[in-house]
Amino acid sequence: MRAAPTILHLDMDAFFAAAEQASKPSLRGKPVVVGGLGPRGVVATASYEARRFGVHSAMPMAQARRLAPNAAYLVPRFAFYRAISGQVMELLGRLSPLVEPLSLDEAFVDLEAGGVADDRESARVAGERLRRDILATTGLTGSVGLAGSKMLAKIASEEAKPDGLVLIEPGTERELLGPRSVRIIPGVGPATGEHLRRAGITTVAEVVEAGEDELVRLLGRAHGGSLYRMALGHDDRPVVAERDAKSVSVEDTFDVDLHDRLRIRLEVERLAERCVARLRGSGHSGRTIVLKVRRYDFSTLTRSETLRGPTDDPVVVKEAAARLLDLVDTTGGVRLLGVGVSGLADYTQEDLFAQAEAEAAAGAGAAAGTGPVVAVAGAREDGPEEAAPSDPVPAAPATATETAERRWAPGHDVRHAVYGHGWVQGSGVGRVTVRFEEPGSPPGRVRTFPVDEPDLEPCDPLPLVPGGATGAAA
DNA sequence: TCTGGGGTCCTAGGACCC
DNA sequence: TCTGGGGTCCTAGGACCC
Repeated sequence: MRAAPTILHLDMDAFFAAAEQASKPSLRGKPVVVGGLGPRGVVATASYEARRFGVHSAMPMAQARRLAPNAAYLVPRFAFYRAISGQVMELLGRLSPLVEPLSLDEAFVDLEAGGVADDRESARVAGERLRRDILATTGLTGSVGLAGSKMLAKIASEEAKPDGLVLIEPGTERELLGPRSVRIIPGVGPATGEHLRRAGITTVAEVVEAGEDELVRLLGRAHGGSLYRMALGHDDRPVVAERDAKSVSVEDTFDVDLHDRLRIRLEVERLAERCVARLRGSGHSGRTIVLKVRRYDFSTLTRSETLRGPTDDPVVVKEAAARLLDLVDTTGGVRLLGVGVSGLADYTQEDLFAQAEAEAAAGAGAAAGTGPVVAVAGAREDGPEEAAPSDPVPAAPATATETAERRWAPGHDVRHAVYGHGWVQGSGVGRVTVRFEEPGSPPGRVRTFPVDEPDLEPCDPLPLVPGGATGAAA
């Protein structure tokens, strides 16, 4: 807990939804919901207009549609959000070398370490200037919290939402937190909150009254101790710029439960391949393979196996995942499968890639690694990971029309030779509907085309601000 | 038409070792 | 020949966060 409020927490407002509204003039001021559009989708972000209908993050999409039937429903475009996030993080980097991103839309910044603030006034000036710069650069608003610790800065930015700045003066935290619900303390979720409530503790002040021994008794050594310290406003965690990844995983929820054991095995293999592609992409190998299975009744189990040494060989990971699957009873059906790798070691992949290429070219077919233990298995499946479909492919083969329709994902940008830039509002029964507008234009008109319209093609998002560089995508 | 996907951290028991 | 005790690794599960 430092004496000046020089820890900054930035949280972009309704980030995914706001980015879509900035990109699509006709959606501004309207309820927008971004999330999975399949039968089992959930809400990733709801615009503030949609929140007024009661829609919020993690809500099943079906429920959101009942609450806000007239909202615009869009799939997330992560490449687009990543590009905007990069611009924001770049602005944060100008304030300090100590920037700790928590997600695409959130980060801590140590202003003191950056030399841009050492007291209340200079911190406020830096925070307000940051908000202006973010708006000018990205066209989006973010909320800023300033305090003497990470926890309080995060609570402050939450208070500041939307489009605001809140500074918590060091020394005032006890009176500020005391009357509030324990749930405002990061790390206290539904389960802990309920646990504490049953023990008669609902406010932060009551946490303090209960005392450390009682909290440790209720919640365990680590959790109880840290909650007690947080409630007192004690939080000395530093802002840490680079944190090493500890695991890599991929998972898919299927539109309908899987029953066929062969199909389940096939999906596990595909997940293993995708997982390894990501693992290699991040320059890692790993020792522990984890299989995750969510059954028809939502019960979830994991099975893991630790190898003698790290691997990034898709064959090795696939075989381990298959062995783990053999340990799991899947009768009744499976709604989700996942494959992960933990126990990461960073080794440089160039050598391995080069070696694998050479072996493939020579037809040797054995993909031995340079790691401590990498099994020498059968030929590596060739070809890089195909651009992983976001939804599991249905069992039935797609018709030509379905394939054409898949090109036109709702919300994605397109360009028409005659009508210019627009975005897909919907597609089906052989047609695609496009609204022609772009970030700087007034709300645009809608036109409908056959899905095989020759003058229409997918394209990258345009910058949200004139002269901006948001366009990078895919 | 109930409940995504990608992570982190903690706990607890058993194995194993000294 | 009366059950020590601590440390580390592995596995499984759970809470939490965005």
